[in-house]
Amino acid sequence: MPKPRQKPTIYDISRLAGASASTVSASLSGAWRERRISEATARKVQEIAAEQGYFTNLQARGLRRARSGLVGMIMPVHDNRFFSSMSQSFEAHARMRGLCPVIVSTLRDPAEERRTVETLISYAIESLLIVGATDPDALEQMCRAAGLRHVYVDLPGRGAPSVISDNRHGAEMLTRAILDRMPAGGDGEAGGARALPYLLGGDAGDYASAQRINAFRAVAAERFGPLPEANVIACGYAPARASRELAALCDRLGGLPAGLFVNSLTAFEGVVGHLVTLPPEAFAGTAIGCYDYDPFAAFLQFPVHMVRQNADGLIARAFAMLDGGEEAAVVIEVAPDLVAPRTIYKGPFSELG
Amino acid sequence: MPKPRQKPTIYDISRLAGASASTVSASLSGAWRERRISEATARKVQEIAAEQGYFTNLQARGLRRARSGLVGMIMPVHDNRFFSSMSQSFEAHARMRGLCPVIVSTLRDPAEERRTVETLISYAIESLLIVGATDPDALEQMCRAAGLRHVYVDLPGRGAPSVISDNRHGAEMLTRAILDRMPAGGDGEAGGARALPYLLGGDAGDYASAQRINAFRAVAAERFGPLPEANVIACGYAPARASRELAALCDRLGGLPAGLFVNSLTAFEGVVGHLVTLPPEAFAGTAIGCYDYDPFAAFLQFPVHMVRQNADGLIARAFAMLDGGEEAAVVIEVAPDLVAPRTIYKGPFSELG
DNA sequence: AGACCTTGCGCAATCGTTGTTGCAATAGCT
DNA sequence: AGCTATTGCAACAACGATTGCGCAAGGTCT
Repeated sequence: MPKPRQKPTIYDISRLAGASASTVSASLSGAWRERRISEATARKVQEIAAEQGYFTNLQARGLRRARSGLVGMIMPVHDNRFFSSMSQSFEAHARMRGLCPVIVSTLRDPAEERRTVETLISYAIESLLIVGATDPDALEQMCRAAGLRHVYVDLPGRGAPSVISDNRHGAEMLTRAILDRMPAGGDGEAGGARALPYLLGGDAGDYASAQRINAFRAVAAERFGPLPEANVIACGYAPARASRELAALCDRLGGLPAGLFVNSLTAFEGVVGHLVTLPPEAFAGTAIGCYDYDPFAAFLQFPVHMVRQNADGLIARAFAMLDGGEEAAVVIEVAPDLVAPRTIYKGPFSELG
Repeated sequence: MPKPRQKPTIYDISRLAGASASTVSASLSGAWRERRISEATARKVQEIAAEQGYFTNLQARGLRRARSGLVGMIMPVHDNRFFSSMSQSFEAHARMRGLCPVIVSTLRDPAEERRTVETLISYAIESLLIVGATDPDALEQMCRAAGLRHVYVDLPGRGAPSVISDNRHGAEMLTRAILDRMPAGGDGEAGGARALPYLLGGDAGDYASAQRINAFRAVAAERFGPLPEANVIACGYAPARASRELAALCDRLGGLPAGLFVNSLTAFEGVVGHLVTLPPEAFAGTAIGCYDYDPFAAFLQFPVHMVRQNADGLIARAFAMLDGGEEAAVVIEVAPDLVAPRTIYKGPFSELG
C-alpha cells in the first residue's frame, strides 16, 4: 500500500469516504452544520482526512473565496529592536484575527518596497501595514489600484491612515532630559560651542527625524536661543558614519559637547564605539540621550536617557484602524516613553539619575 | 468612467486587448517567447495591463502550477538579535531564489509550532526552515506527510538535515576565556565555592543548552575537577528569573562567583539588572561571559566576553541543504565567534582584554 | 501546384475548493 | 392517502491562471 507522494485532496478523501467532494469540503471546513451534513458523516470524513494526512489547500480556498487569509507588513529591516518588536505584536494581532502574518523587510530601498508590495498584493493579502516607508506615495498608488486596505506606521503616508510615534513629544522629553543634565557652564566660558547640545544621526529627509530635529531645536532654543545649523548632524543610520562624525566633531570642539542627542540606536552604536576610545573623564561632562531604546544601552558606563517607542501600541492602533474601516488619511500619534538611565555610573551627575 | 473596484484579471485584459486569455497570460508571465506570441502583441498586452493596474493572482498561479513561490521559516521569537538576524538572512536568500519569505514565530510553544507548520503547509510553501523547534518530532511527521522539504536550524531534528551552531566549541571557547580571566585564587582560600565558575540561564532540556553545559563542565573540570551540580543553574530565559537566581547565588556565596557563564542574552539582561545594584568593586573580581552577542552588551562597565553565533552562516548552509536536495538527517555545525570585550573598564583584569 | 514548415494565436481542460441548486428519501400533518 | 417540510447529500459551476494541442495563414521548397 504505497502512500501517495502527493498531498491528498478532497477528491481523494471523498473516494475513500464514499461521499462527494462538496460533502468532504463542508465536513473539513467546519461548515458541515449549516450545510446539513450529518454529524456522523462529518466525523467519518474528518477521521479519514486525518489518517490520510490531508491539508486544506489554502491557495485553492483563497482563490474560490477571494480572500487569502494573509495579512502583510513591510518594514525597513528585521534586525532592529524596534521593528522586531513590531513583528512580534503584528503576529499576535494577526493571530487573534485568524490571519497568517507575512512580514517582509525592504531595506529602506524604494524599489524593493514597490516590488514587495506588488508581490504581497499578488498573493491577495487582505490588509497591509506599511512601516517606515521611504516612498509612501508610490505604495499608495499600488494599494489604491488593488483596492487594498492599508495603514502607515512609524512614518506617515498620504491617502490612508497613519499611526506614528509622537516624535515631537518624545524628542522634547529627551532634549529636556539632556539639558537638565548638562553642566550649566557660563555662556562666556572657553569653548563656548561645546556648551551647546548637538544632535547626531538620522536622516533629515525622513519625517520622524525632521520632527525630532524640530523639537530638539525648539527646546534647545528656549535655553540657548536658536542653535546654529552645525549643531544638527543628520548623518544617517550607519554606526561607522556616526562614529566618524562624532570624532570629527570632537576634533572641532576640542572635546565632547555638553549635550548629545543621538537620533537612532544604530547611530548610538557608533557613538559608543567612539566614546570607548576616550578616557572616562572625557565624557564625564556630557549629557547623552538616545532616541530609541536598548536594554543594554541603558546600562553603559555613563548615564544615557533613552526614548522607548511603543511598538505594540503602534501596531495595536494600526489594526484598530483596519478593523474600524478607517479610510481617511488621519494621523494617530502614540506617545513614547522616556527611560531614565539605570547605569551604576557614579560620576559628577549621577545624583540626577 | 468608474474604475472597477475589483482587481482586473487576465480576462479583463484580454477583452481590452482583443486577445485571448492564454495570450494575455503568456504575455504577462514572461512566457510569450516560447509560446510564440509576437513581441508587438506581448508589448501591447503589457501596456494595457499596466494601465489597468493588473496584478497576477499568485494564488491562481500557485494552484495551477502546484507551487506557491513561498518559503517558510518558523522560529521562537522575532524580537531577539540572533533570530532577527536570521530573518534578515533568510529573506536575502529567499529573494535570491525568487521566493517570497514567510517568517512566523511560535513563541517556543509546541502547539503553536504545529498549528503554524500546518498553516504553512496549507499555503503550499515549497520549503521550510525550522529554527529552534521545541518539538521537532511532531513537525517532522507533518512535513513528511506533506512531502515538504525542510531543514532544522539551531536545534537539530531527526529525519531531515540540521544546521546548528557548534555549541560545544563555542561554549569551550567562552569557558576558557572566562577561566583565563578568573582570579587564580589559591584553592584553599576562604569562600572556596566562590572560586569556581557558574553557569546561569538556559534550559537544560534543550539541545543547545545541554551541549553548552557539557562543554562548560568539561573545560572547567580540566582546571577544577568535576564541578558540583549546583554550579549549573539552568533557570530558563526570562531576565527576571535570571536576576533572582543570581541574587540568590550571591547570597549563598557571600558575593559573586569568580566566573560566570551566562547562557543567553535574555538571561544576561537579568544578570546586568542585578549587577548594577551592586557596588562596582563587587564584580571587579568576576570574569563574565555570555553566550550570544549584543553590541551594547559588549560595552558594559565590566568586560564581557561574548559568543556571536553566525546567523547568516546557519541560514546559508540551510539553504544549501535545500538546494542540494539533501534529505538525510545529517548535522552540519557552524562555528560561532568569540568576541572579546570592548569595554573601557580599567579594573584589575583590563590588561587581559 | 502540392508538400511541408513556421508563425501567431485561440480553445478547452485543469489545479483544489466552495457556494448554489436540485433531488431523493424520510418525516410530519390533515 | 395525499401533501408539504425537512434532512442529507450529490452535481455543477465558478475562482484566475497555465498549458497541451490544434488550427489557420503565410512562406519555402521541389
